[in-house]
Parts: sequence; structure tokens; C-alpha cells
Amino acid sequence: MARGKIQIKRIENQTNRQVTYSKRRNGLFKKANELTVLCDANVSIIMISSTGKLHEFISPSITTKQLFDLYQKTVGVDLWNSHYEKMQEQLRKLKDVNRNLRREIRQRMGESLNDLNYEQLEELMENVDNSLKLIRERKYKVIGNQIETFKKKVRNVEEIHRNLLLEFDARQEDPYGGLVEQGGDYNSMLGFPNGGRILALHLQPNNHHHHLHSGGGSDITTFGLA
Amino acid sequence: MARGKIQIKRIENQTNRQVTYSKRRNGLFKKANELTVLCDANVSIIMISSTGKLHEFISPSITTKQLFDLYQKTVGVDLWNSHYEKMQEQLRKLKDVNRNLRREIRQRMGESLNDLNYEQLEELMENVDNSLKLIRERKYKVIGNQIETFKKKVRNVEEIHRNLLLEFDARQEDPYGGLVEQGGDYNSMLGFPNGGRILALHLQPNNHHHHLHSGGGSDITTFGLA
DNA sequence: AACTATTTATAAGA
DNA sequence: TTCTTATAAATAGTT
Repeated sequence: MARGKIQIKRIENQTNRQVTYSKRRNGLFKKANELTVLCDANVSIIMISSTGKLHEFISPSITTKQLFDLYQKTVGVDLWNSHYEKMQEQLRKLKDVNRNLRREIRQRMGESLNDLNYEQLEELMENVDNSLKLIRERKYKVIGNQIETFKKKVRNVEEIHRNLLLEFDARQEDPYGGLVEQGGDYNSMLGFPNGGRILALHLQPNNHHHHLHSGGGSDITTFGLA
Repeated sequence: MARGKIQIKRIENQTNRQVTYSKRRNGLFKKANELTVLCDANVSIIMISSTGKLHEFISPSITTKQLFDLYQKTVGVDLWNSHYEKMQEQLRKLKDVNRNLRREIRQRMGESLNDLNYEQLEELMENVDNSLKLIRERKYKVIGNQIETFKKKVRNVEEIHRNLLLEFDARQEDPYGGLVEQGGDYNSMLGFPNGGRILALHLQPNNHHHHLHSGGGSDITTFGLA
């Protein structure tokens, strides 16, 4: 439009293109502003340059959101609504699933049984009964494992004890050979959680006739091992 | 810009204003289009005139929604997002709750017990045991109710039977007095679902020594009542 | 970023 | 609305 007419087609020179973008953007925004004032209109311009930069013009008397809302209402169509409605549908479904899960749990807890007929009750009972067996099995397995671990630890502590005795014998000639630090706390060597209060165990491992009693009286099943 | 300079301020003459709006709108859109082509940019213009009419320009290579989405992403802020994000948050929470509910059910079914310690297993077991008792109780109550209902129906059918006999006696003189239609199907009078296959009941109600056997052999517990 | 020759937009009128 | 046209404004190419 000056110093020569140009063809309206993509400017290949990158620098040139950017300069023109900047100039014309200003021109456009200026025009938009004039239009806003002269004609009492609301205008929103959003531009994204080829380099991804975003520029915006919005008439001072309105916000972008307001204008977008108006746009939506006027054009009538979704835009985001499709997304939005999908989410709402998803939400509804999840709530439904949730409700059913809760009901299932309640029924498994023996509540809300009124709407179950005899067959359903029978099935539920069998199911819960089976579950109970599985849980009990698992419990026994866990306790078994704990006992195993415990036995190992006891064996370990015996080993340590034996070694200490041997070392003690070996150093009878040199009584101040740095043995004090080794006379530690057996409990911490055993690695008991809560200071050894897991279970009240009465153990008689191997044939050493050690008696180990755990601390504060546990209210949990007591096991005796021969 | 021609035939005299104008001040950039609201045009008071309504007609004039509309004309200018129309002219300048075209000018703006033309410029926007040129910018789109020359600079390989994306432009969206939305305008609402003082009379409420809406006009839109959008670069051909993009949709309004796409550009709005980009705008949102770039500007980063709310717009609709406040709503949108709340929903997303809600969705996330629901999914979480859901996952936990499923886990609870699985554990109540005796699965996924690996991450439970002994105390938790103990608690779960007691809980499931209690539930089992509740369900069993309910089952017995339901079966009791069914038996009660059944007894009542039997008494009812006896009553009907007695009445039929009485009526029969009363009409001995007139044997064709429309009695045929009444000699119906006892089962349907009893109102058995599935043709009387609820339960295999051996009833000896009162002292009439009737024997009622239900149809096709049920595979459910058999009750005998004295 | 500034300059300016030239093109383009457009105000006013028809 | 569209056309015309004198003139204001925008801007391409240059510095």
C-alpha cells in the first residue's frame, strides 16, 4: 500500500513477514478500537502468529468471557459444550457406579438386605462365607510368616549371643578390650516393631530353653510353639 | 478518512452509526483476511453491534473452537475453566472413591489381602464374620416369612375347599348349576410364583393331613413343619 | 524504529 | 445497500 502494491499471498521472507505482522496487527487493533468507539460495538480479536505468539484485542466495555458467552448463546452451538456434556455424562455414570459399589458393600456387611430375595440372600451368604474362609486362611498364613520370621530372628540372636560368649572367653586375659559397646539391647537387635509388642508369643525354640515374653499384654491370640 | 477528518467518538446519528459499522466491519474483516494470508497467522474476530447483531471472522485454516482452545491454553486462565476444572476435580475424586470402594469389596471377598497386616486382617475377618451372621439371620427371617405366607395360603385354600364342598352339597339337586368353572387350579389360587416352585415344602398344617408337593424338584433347602 | 511514496480505506454525498 | 470520490489513514520498502 505504499512504495508499491503487494500481492495478498504469504510473505516468504520470515523477517519481512514478522514485521508486516506486527505493523498490520497494530493497524487492525487500531481499527477495531475506532469501531468500538464510533459504533458503540463490542469487538474481540484473537490472533496467533505463525510463530505461535498470541495477541488479543477486546473492547474495553466487555470481557472476553462475556463476549464468548454471548457468542455461544447467539451462534447457539456447543463449542466446549460437547466436551462439557461428555464430562457431565461421565460424572453421572461414575456416581451411579459408586452408588452400586456402596450398596454391594452394605449388603456384604449385612445391611440393606430388604430388597434381596431368598436366592440372592443364599448366594450372598455363600459368597461371604467363602470370603471369610479366604481371609482366615490369609490370616493364618500371615501369622505363620511372622512366626517363621521370629524364629529366624531368635536363631540369629542366639548366634550373636554365642559369638559374644566366645569373644568374651577369648578376651578373659584382656578384660578392657572394648567389649562394652557390644553389650547392646537385644530387643533392637531383634528388630521388633513397637518395642516387641507384635504378638504375645511363647517360644521354646530348639532346645535352649530360652523364654522370651513380649512387652505390654497384647489382646491378640496367643500362640505356643514347642 | 475522506471528505473530512472525523473524531473518534461515538456517532450519535443512529443511521450513520450503522452505516459506518457496516463499512468499517468490512474493512476490518478484509484487513484480517489479508493478515491471515500475508503473515500465515490465525485470526478470530467477533463483533457485536450496538443493536446486538453478531458478526464473525475466522481464518480459514482454523475453527473458532480450536482457536478458543488455543487461547485458553495460552492465556492459561479460567474463562469457563473454573467450572470445567471443578468438574475435572470432581471426576478425579469420584474415580478415587471408586477405586477405594472396589478395593474394599475385593478385600471383603478375600482378594487383594497382601497389603493388610495381621491386625487389619483380624478386623476384616471379624467384620465379615459379623456380616455373615447378619445375612444368615436375614435369610432365616425371609424363609420364615415365606413359610408364614404359605401357611396362610393353605388355610385360605382349605376355606375355599370347604366352601366348595358346602356349595356342592347344596346343589346336589341341581347338578348342572355352573359349578364347573369353579373347580380351578389350586396352584394358581395359592398364587405360587413359577407354578409353585419356590421351595420344596412338606407341610402338615393343622390336622387335616394334606400333602402338598411343589413341582419340578427344587435344589433349595427342604423344610419340614409339624 | 522512523520515513515517505503510494496504496487503501472510508466519510460524505448521491 | 451500493457507488462515487475527495481525502484521511495505513503501510511496503527503504533508511
